[in-house]
Amino acid sequence: MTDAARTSAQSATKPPGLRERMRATVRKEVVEVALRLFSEQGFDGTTVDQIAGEVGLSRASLFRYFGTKEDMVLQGLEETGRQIAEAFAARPDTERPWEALRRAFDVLTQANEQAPEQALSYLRMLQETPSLRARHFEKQLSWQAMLEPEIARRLGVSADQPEEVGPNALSGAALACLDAAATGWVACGGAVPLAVLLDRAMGTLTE
Amino acid sequence: MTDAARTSAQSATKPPGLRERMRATVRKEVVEVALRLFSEQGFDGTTVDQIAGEVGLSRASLFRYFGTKEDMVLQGLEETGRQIAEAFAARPDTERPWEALRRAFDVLTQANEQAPEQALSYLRMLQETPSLRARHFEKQLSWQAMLEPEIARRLGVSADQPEEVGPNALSGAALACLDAAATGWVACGGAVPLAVLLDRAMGTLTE
DNA sequence: CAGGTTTCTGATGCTCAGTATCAGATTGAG
DNA sequence: CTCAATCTGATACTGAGCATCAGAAACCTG
Repeated sequence: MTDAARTSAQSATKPPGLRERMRATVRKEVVEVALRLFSEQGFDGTTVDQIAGEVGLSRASLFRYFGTKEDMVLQGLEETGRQIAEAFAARPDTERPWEALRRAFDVLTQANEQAPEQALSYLRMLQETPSLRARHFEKQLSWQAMLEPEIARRLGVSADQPEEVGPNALSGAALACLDAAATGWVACGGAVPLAVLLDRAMGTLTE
Repeated sequence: MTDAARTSAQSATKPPGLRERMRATVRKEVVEVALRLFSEQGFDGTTVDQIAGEVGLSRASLFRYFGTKEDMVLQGLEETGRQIAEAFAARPDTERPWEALRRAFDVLTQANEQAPEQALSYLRMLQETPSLRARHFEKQLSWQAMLEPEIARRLGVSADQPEEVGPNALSGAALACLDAAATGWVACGGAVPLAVLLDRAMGTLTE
């Protein structure tokens, strides 16, 4: 089993950084296996040993790829956060911050509407598993940190000044709206498009 | 040690519901001990056994009072949430929801400005300890649940309808502002009053 | 391509949070 | 006083996460 996984991973690599390539491949496979097992048995009903065994890795090694069990599912959000921050910074300066944030979130709405079933079950798991929900909020904090510099710039205030709470408040509020939209989207089984719910959520704050 | 704690707790009770009175007393003492130990050694640096030993309880019994280690510090927030929801519902209907929420939060600002040092160190611990921060967000979710019915009423929409994201968005955004204010308050060491920071934070959203 | 260095791996053992079980003690009600 | 319900400590278990170690693989360099 270990050998099988090893060989299949090796066969897929050839030219540039070898070590790094392996790592990326293994990471991806771990995420796949983890997502499958979690959807089959639930997050808490799946042990790290199970994932490690199925991937063909030892438990200890697995923890060298992902610091926590939750990270196996949530680490992708780090990249998503970067994409949102990038899209946000790319919006024209003529837009008000709130509007620009709304548009930046289309990175998410478009991705989710592209594979709704998958996105729905993923979000459902995120909302129904306490430990995942908790870590998810942590990730959102890192999203805030990524958004705040640009918000501060648009607001004309200096970032990293304690009493300037504007950027923090704005990013937090926007993400709260995003969460509200996502929650509603899951609750209605995707019947109403996520983008519409997000419009309503963020619209409520500026009505 | 066990006897000492037991007797001191018993001596303070006499007439009505005895069993329940004991329970409340023990709970309070656990919170006191936990807060002290956490501030001395940090949250992660303190084991549940330590707390149990100091209070004069077995580990198993301690977990019958508090389901998790975090709850020993955070369960008080449940009561705080109720007070905020109550204050919110008591605001006149003439106020816009956002304004009423701001006023309801004065329950917190006043309590915190009354014992700033204590509040500061408590918030600091909450923000610096990952596991506590995570659970803290969970508590905020329960705050949202407490606020949403009244928000829905003021907004004239029916609660518990999936596609009505307004109340969820509004409560989440308000709490995000509260968090932003609290973060800023801690960051500047309480130099700027919490109420002022909260005004700025929530004002940014309606400017 | 042969050397040494760095990095990764599996194995092992540990800490600690949280759960389950059980027998004995305490409380409260009839 | 007695019986039922509750609370307790003791014990043992699961599972996540950390630390350590020796061996193997991949990288650099001459």
